[in-house]
This record gives sequence, C-alpha cells and structure tokens, in this order.
Amino acid sequence: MNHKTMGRSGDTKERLLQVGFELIWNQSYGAVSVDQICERARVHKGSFYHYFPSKADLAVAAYEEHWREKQPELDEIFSAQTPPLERFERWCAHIRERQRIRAEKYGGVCGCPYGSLGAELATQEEKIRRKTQELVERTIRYLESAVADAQRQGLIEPGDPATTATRIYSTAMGYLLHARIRNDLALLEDLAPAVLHLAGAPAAAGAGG
Amino acid sequence: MNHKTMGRSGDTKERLLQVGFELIWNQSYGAVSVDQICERARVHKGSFYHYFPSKADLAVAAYEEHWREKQPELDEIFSAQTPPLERFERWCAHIRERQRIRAEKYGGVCGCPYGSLGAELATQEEKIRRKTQELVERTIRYLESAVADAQRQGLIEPGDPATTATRIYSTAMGYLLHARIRNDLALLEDLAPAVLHLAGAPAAAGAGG
DNA sequence: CTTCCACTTGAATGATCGGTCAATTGTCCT
DNA sequence: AGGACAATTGACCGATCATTCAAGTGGAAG
Repeated sequence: MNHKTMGRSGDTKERLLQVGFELIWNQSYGAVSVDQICERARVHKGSFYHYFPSKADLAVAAYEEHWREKQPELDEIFSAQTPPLERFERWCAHIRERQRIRAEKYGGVCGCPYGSLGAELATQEEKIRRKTQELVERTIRYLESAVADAQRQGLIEPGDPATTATRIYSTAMGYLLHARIRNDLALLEDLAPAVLHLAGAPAAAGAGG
Repeated sequence: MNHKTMGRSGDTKERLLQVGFELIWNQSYGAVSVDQICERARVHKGSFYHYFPSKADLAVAAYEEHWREKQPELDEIFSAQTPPLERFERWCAHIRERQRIRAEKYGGVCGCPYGSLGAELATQEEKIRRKTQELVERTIRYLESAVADAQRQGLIEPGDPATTATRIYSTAMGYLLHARIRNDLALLEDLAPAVLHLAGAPAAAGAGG
C-alpha cells in the first residue's frame, strides 16, 4: 500500500464522494449543503475541507469518481462483441433499470446526473460545467463507435457518426430530464424506440402506439 | 381600470416577474437570491413579500407570466396556415434565434428555461415541478397538432401523434441542455434536422455532415 | 376632510451557508 | 522511544439566506 499514513478508517474521502454524488444527483447542488453531506457521511466538516478545497471541487471529484466506478458497465454494454444496434438497446435498458431503482428508493425520478448538475451550474461554476461536458463527451464516444460499427455493417443509414451520436445522447438526456420533470418513469418506455429511430434503424422507425 | 389603488408606479409586480424569470433562467433558482431580484427590479424586500408569499411562488408566477407573454409567438409559429413541417422548422429557428440573442447578451448559452428549472427543483419543490410540467405539456400540444396535421397530409409516417410530439420535445430540450453544458450554440445547428428526422420526414433522414 | 387600504419602506429576525483554524489523534518511519 | 505528519475534531467566522413586520405614504371613495 502506498498510502503513507491512515489516521483512522481510511475511506473518509470515498464516503464523501459517494454521499456527495448521491445527494446532488437526487436533490441538486444548491439544495445540498456541506453540513448535510458531512452528516450523512459521518465526517466532520474539518475533514471535508481537508480533502476538498471547496464544495464545487467535491462535486467535480464525486462525479469523476462515479464515472470511474461505472465505466466498466459501459464498457460491457458497448462491447464490440455485441451487435451495434443491440448495444443501443442494452444502453437504454440499463438507463431505465437504473432510473427505476432510484425512483423506487427515493420516491422520485432522478433523471440524468450530468444533465441536472450541468443545467443548474453551467453558467455559474465553470469547473463544474467543464466536468459535466467531459463526462457527456466520454459517453458519446461509446455511442459514436456503435454508430460507426452499425453503418459499416449496413444496419443503419450512412451519415456522420459524431452527429448521430450527439443526436442520440441529447435525446436520451432530454428524455431523462422530461421524466424527472413529470416524475414519471413511463416516459422512458419510448426511449429505446426513439434512440433506434434516431440512429436510423429502419424497423423501429414508427412512433408505435 | 379596475385597480382600486396604485401606490406609486403600478408595475412593481410586473418588474419582479420579469427580473425573476430572467435571472433564474440565466443562472439558477438556487443561485439567485430574493435580494438580488429586488435590487435589479428596484423594489424593496417588503414589497416582494407583499406580492408573493415565497420565492418559490414568485418563480411559479414568473414562469407563468413569461408563458403568457410568449404564447402569441407560438400561436403564430404553429399557425394552421403554415404547412406542418414548416412549423417545426420555424419553431427550431425561433429557438435558435432566442438562444443566440441570450448567449450574446449574457456571454453564455442559457438553454431551456423549463428544463433548467425543472432539473434543479423537480425533486425539491413540488409547486415548481408541477408548473414546469404544465408548461412543457402546453408546448407539446403545439407539436402534437402539427404532427397530426402532417400525418393527415401524408407528409410523414403514421404513428401516435402524442408519442411523436413527446419525442420531439424531449429531443429539443435535450439539445438545449446539451448546448448549455457545452456552452456552444453550434450544437443547435443540428436541431431542425434532428426534429424533422424524429417527426418522420423522409427527406431529412440522414445525419448530414 | 376623513377614512380606508393597497402599497411602500427599511430595518430586523434567526437560520444556515461555505469556509477556517488551532488543537488533537493515531500511525508510520527511524 | 520519539519525531513527523496525515487525518480528525469541533468550535468558530462573517456573509448571506428567506422571511417578517411595524411604521409610513398616497390616492380613491364616502
């Protein structure tokens, strides 16, 4: 182990990152106080500022840490071993399941963590805007390669993969935001069809009833 | 005039609504204080609470008032005299122009006012969640009737107009949120093509380069 | 003129905010 | 054993928050 010293438990920083992400996603950056995060993480305020210079820095670190934890799942969902169009379906199913679990747990639809934080702070905290932008772009890379694969296999119409991937991500983020606003998971039933339609998959083109 | 008495200027409430909407859209609900709103509106705090029982109530009233002012523009954009697909194009052009003007004025892309407020407060302030939901649904009604008209004229593929309209709105809201996060208006160049593709317009199907 | 009341004023409230700090604890290294 | 230092503690700070309120102001109605 390279951690030179460990005062006590050693996972204090981890707990702050975890709790911070959960609370901010669920509520909002402004609605969550540093005290609240510390209380839920069973950490004293001094420790918070020992690890993070500011609340905004915690948010950035918490989101980055969340990505780090969840990236393996995305790697699997977008595995090159999976047929391209099935990757989209699995991605949408993953999103829906995640939302369902959270909505059940907290009693309300949470929506997209990047979207919610970005919407709130993009014009206020440049650090946070940049981080959310970065995480969005990382996700779009998965979509882009899936689009390119699907095109090479003739599964969808040709076009610029970057544009199509951005279209798909924007739509998914919009659906999640819409679901949060309506507080209704049912909206997400149309997520996969909409995404496949946007990708240019011929079979799923209709707005099914 | 039926206003029984008028202390002084008579448009105090109007100014609070106007300033409140502008600041909240631009920044966020949490980042804007009642003091800030009062200062910019040149109104004393006591007057604020004479007109509105709380900050949340001001936000709700400000958003409703904004809709009231902007509804005529939507009525015109979605006029039955306009060919259905052209309505979508005009709507997208209207959104882009609005965003361009605001971005120029404030130095940052503002995104969708309903989306941003809803994302921030949907799980915290039920009053505000309901109002944003209501405004979103009102807008979707325009899209829905345009979709229905386009279908009857054989311009797009058949399908449930409500589903298609919701798809289109979610996507537009997602684009605006994405543009706010990236702080880049260029993203909106693809808004109209994406919307027309989602509507099912045959010509605009490709993700143009 | 006088009564009335919507409206305005500006100070004050207590709570909570993000952030600071000096003192202490515990552990590793020598 | 003892120095060094990361980690922890908990009190503390001034600023700002949403909200309250009592005292004024001025026009309309009787």
